[in-house]
Amino acid sequence: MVRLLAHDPRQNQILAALPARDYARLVGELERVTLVPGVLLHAPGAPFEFAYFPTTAIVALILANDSGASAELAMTGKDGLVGIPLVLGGVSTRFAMTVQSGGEAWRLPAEVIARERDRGGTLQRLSLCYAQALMTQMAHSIVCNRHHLVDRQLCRWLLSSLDLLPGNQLDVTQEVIAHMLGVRREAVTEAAGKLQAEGLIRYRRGHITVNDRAGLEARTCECYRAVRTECDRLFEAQAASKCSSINCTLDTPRNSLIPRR
Amino acid sequence: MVRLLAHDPRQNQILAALPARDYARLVGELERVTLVPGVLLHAPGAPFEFAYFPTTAIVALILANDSGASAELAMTGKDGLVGIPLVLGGVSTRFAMTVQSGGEAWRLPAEVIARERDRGGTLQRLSLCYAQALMTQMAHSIVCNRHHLVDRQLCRWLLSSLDLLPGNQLDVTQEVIAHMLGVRREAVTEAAGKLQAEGLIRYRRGHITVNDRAGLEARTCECYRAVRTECDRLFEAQAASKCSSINCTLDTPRNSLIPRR
DNA sequence: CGGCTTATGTGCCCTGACGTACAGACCGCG
DNA sequence: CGCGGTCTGTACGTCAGGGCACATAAGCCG
Repeated sequence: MVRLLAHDPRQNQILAALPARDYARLVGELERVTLVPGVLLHAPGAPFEFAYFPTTAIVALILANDSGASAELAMTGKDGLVGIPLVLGGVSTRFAMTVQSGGEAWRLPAEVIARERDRGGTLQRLSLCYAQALMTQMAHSIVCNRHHLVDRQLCRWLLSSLDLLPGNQLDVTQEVIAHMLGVRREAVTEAAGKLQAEGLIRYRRGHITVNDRAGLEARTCECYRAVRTECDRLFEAQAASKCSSINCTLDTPRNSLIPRR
Repeated sequence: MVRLLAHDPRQNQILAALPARDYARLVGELERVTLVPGVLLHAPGAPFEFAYFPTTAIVALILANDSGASAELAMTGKDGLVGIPLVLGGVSTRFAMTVQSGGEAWRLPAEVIARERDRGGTLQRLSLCYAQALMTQMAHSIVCNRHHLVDRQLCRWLLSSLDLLPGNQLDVTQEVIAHMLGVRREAVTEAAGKLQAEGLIRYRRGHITVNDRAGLEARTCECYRAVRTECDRLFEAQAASKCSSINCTLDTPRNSLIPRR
């Protein structure tokens, strides 16, 4: 019973939100994997063989174009799943998925995702909802990239990461952060230096401790809060309408009206 | 059969790709609307009452945050539909939708979209595919915003718009373009000035004529081509697998292993 | 401890874009 | 045909961030 807690698929929000019935059908097919930091989980253009449901790991979605320019699009942790193209039916994307923060995840074979999609069950519904959450993240990144200063963006990145991790620490070099934000490493050094001088964080060779989360939240650009609020809304709206909307199965009531806000 | 050409819903790619059977079911519920340039088609946060399928109009998806910073996320024309949250089940978004280029569109009530979604038919499948196309557009906007010069981005914007329009003209002021790109109006003036000096376009008070499309394509950043290619791939993959679920094609390009940093 | 690798800190110049201010040009309308 | 609002062009100074070069420091390992 102790070990159940240790590595429970239901530490992932989506798996946790599944009705017992659906979960029971899937649990036997879930496979646990350990994600090592820095590893390329999925190469751009390759078809997905698995969808990953992180519990303690964080996976970064990155787009790099032909001339080497790149940026992080979004990050997925215990709040979602990696492999949205499977859910949307596009099979693959040009996005790369790399492990930003090492940890555990559970995965399902592509065929299972396809099966559940055709079945139109709760997993599909929740996954589509997360697809919209991803779009929200990406949308704010566009605005943020365009208008906000690097140190603000760094705050946002730190907070977003922290939300997906247990403690108040993250293990990541400035080099990596720079790569994610799409800026020079020196720019991160400078920004992190300011935050450190203000006593918000402490930086030690690939190891960040957040001392003052509230302070960070005060210093971040509004994008952080905006994304957070909207994603919470999306997820709660879904959780609320548990047994309506999509159902091709026989066993659920059919009175689906669209919930107005 | 003559009138089909004048205002045919099937000028929209998604409606056109529907099997006769599905289309027949929907055609009676399609309502034609004229979209006036500059109009706010959908306010941020409001629930969608309709999904729009443009034929000659272009709709811009825009995100504006609380402090007024904003940027265009993507544009939708005859290639897609406006109202993806209906398809994903999120009901609403914080994105604003404004008419970037006036023209015609057909719309379906939200209830119909919900019905088709629950039915899990072709409309839903194509719409999800377009959702992924949108994500692709947005992803490239992130990288593009971060790394590319304004005049390149302008080329991309012009080309993308042109792809959704019949001729080689667009009616839009520099002010509007600036708003879309999230830059100063003067920056657009400068960039457009360069393009005009190079003989690629001609600008006349809210009227742009593209004289040398190939020249523009040579001058744009790679994002244009990348988005185009990927979206074509997505749509064709869908059209190909008309009546099956996912089929992971084996001929996916495998040539690129690990992206260089 | 000493030497090596990797991570972080600093400085300098350069450029693209911003903020602001204003001048000119175009077009519709009375 | 001239007026007035709108759209476009130009010209400053300012500054965040890029490119580059290199100095320091922290951990690793023998």
